[in-house]
Amino acid sequence: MSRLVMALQRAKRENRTSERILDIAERLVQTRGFNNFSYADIAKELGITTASLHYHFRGKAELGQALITRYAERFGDALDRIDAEIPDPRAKLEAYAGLYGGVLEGKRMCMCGVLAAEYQTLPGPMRRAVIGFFDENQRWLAGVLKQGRTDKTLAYTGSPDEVAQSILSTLEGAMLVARPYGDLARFNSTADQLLAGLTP
Amino acid sequence: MSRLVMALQRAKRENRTSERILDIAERLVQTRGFNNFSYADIAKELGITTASLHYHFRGKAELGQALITRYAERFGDALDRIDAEIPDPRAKLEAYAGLYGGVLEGKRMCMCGVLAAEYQTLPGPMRRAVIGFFDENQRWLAGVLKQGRTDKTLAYTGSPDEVAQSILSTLEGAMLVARPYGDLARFNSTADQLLAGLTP
DNA sequence: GTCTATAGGCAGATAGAC
DNA sequence: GTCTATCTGCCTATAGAC
Repeated sequence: MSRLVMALQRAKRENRTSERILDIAERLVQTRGFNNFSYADIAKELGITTASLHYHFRGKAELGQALITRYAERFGDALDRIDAEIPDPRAKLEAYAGLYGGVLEGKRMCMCGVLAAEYQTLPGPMRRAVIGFFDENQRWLAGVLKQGRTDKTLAYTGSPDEVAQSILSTLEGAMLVARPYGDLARFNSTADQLLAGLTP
Repeated sequence: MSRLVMALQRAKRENRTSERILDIAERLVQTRGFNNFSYADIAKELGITTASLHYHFRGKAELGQALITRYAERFGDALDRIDAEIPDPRAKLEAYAGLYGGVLEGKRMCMCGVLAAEYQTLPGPMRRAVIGFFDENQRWLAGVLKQGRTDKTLAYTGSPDEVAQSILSTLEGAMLVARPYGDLARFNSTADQLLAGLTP
């Protein structure tokens, strides 16, 4: 076996472990918050030691950054798929709300929503990544809203940016409040009312 | 000085310290989250030791309960004042949103909104208190919405309870998202749109 | 990549003196 | 009511062997 193949396999193996770490940490952040889980929690679930975790991520701050980066990438991919598959602006917004509803199952909520609640305790790079996630969401929503106003499939007063901020805030809040009740219907009700308010 | 007077003074002095502890802890919860501050933080700011804090509150869980109880009482008092001073349903909702906006200054957000984000890490009594706060808010909002529908000053589709849930969720989310941006205008914009959607 | 061993710090909490 | 002293446990992180 060539040196190259072995190097690739090693990279793949390492990558798989890194991804598993991120998977576990992601769930822990979304259910408990960034400051309310430890390397020990991840290590135990993964069956390795905390020392090994430091090989993959120098420290918890770096892990946190990687978490948001991957989360934002995946979310961006999901938005790209919506753009590719759904032409109608209203249906796009329904699909967008559906993304959030899906997260709420498993007692999770939006990772960046959780991080926003403990924003003041986060290291600088994580703060900027959270803001970046919100900005990207609002940019996408504003685009959909502009399209809807142009083709008259959506109606709203005020600027697309303001309404985009409002949609994001409402869905984040709906997740935040619905989760303690363990009630997905509560989230869906608020999402439905939000979309109904955009009917021409 | 009589024994009774001395006892009252002692109670008052203790009460004052307890209240100061609650004041500091309240600010810390609202800015950092319940799990992201310590007895040492409070003790340092108050100029006493952590051991003394345990005299006033047996443990952090009891402190947390007391925090929510006092917060909910004060919020209930504010709602009573709105009821007493403002007859118009729409103006009541504006005042209600104003309560939230006021909290956002000082980089705080609604205490129970923060606690909802770390809900799964809270002891049982605190969880129930958070739910109780939300329920009380929704009950009050539903009452205002019913009144508004009756006297035709507010218009909405769906049940008052559903719309009440939606209003609460939207305002909580607006605080959550606006705070990282340090932008009160962002909150006000969403609140304004929310109320505009209830115009007959 | 993963381990053992360990450092150094901070957490919540308690006993007992004053 | 507040203190000193102390405990136990958990946390992040590192050094160095395999």
